[in-house]
Amino acid sequence: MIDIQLLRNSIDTVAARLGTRGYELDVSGFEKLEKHRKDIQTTTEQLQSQRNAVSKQIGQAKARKDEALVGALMAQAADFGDKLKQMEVQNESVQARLREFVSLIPNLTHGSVPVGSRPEDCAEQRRWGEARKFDFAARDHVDIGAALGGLDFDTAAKLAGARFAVMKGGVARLHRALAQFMLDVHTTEHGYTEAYVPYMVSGACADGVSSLAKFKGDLFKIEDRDLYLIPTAEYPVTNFVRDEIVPLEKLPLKFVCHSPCFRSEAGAAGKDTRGMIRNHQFDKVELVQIVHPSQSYLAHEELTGHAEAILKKLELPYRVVTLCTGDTGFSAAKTYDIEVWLPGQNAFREISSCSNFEAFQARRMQARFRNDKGKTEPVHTLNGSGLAVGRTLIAVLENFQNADGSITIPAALRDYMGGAEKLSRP
RNA sequence: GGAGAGAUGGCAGAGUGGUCGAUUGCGGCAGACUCGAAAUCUGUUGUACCCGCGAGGGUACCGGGGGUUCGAAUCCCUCUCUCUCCGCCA
Repeated sequence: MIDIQLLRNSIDTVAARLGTRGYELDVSGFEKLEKHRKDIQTTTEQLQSQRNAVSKQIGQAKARKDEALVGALMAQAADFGDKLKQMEVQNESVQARLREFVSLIPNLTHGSVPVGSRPEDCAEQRRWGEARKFDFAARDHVDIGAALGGLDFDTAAKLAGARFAVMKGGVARLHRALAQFMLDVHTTEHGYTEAYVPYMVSGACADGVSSLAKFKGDLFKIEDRDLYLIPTAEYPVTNFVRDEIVPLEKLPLKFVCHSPCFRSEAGAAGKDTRGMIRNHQFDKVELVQIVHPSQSYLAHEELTGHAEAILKKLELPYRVVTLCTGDTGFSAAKTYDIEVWLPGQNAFREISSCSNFEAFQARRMQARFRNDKGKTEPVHTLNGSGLAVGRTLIAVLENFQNADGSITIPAALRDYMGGAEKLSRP
């Protein structure tokens, strides 16, 4: 949620900044709603105040056994009961409308975010590694996986339909090895605390990190329950601090969490249908940081570096891109996408997305800390994939493929693969 | 799945219709005493929102939601969660 005070005090600036990400703020709509709210809220609270005063007097009169006064006061009180009820209902309704209005507004992007909405408006920050030159025709992960007998989309389709994968044998183990490896690096080298979490969260939690109203179509919902399958561990982990006042000395909080992620991929029909680039279910190792506002942009660079460290250790070429204003997600103030080189697609593909949400999620979640003046203030939240396990598996298969159909196991993973240097068809 | 008990401020724990945002203790903060500290004493100490340039004023919140009432932490309905016992079970 953006700061409603900002909306009240400098709505034109806010509207202009939102405009850069392609969101048209209904300025006059807000101003009308806000005026309405102000009128109704103040009169409602005045009435409540009067009601409370009279009730108090009745109590006092009763204590003195002054029945005549009690009677007179009761008559007086009965008078505005209906009116008050009516005002309270109106107040509730206008407050709800205002809340909804504000909760549908995306975050303001940071000043360093390039303005634009086309892919070429995004700013490449850096590249690492050299795309390998193949002396044979590089295959994509679907063909490699099939040749290894370890990736089976037909069986997955039989079980659950399109956009699922079944992994077997060495490929399944490699997938597990990747997740273990990532967790170990982040906990032992980057200072994250490992977390295990529910794979379903309440609607309130979902709305704490994003807008449930806007994005519920992207989620799988449990029938007849206020529960959603998590599309990323960000949902449960960031909500660790919902409704909390975190002591200053506990900041920053750094969690790493390996979880499956479930996405309906509504609106992605026909996109990335081959293989496991875009599935309904995939594993991800997620990094989450809860930090002091003054530290969040430092933390953003750091966290992105933590995700990059995994790619470096795996010797996978990648580039880092700052998303432009139009591509930055609803809740984010700034996002770096890390794109890994996929020889099978001859392209860079997103393998991690690292965002600073500033206080946007914290306001929605009521996650605060106490500042040095003793006042509560929203924390800043960040997260990033470190990394998407399924896509990392794809990257390893494609970048480390050999002419004979086998895979060379990256040195960093060999301990997790029983010391094996190669993966070949059994 | 069956039976029962409970949910109050950072924590413990009172309060069962009226001056209760809430007794008290612990903890926290400030001060006194002290060379300093401990002990002791005094004061203070919830969150969110609104109005106001400010001083200040107001509203809501006792697990969530609804109801009764002039007035609800207290009564009624409902949901959720926690605990205990029995059964079953990865």
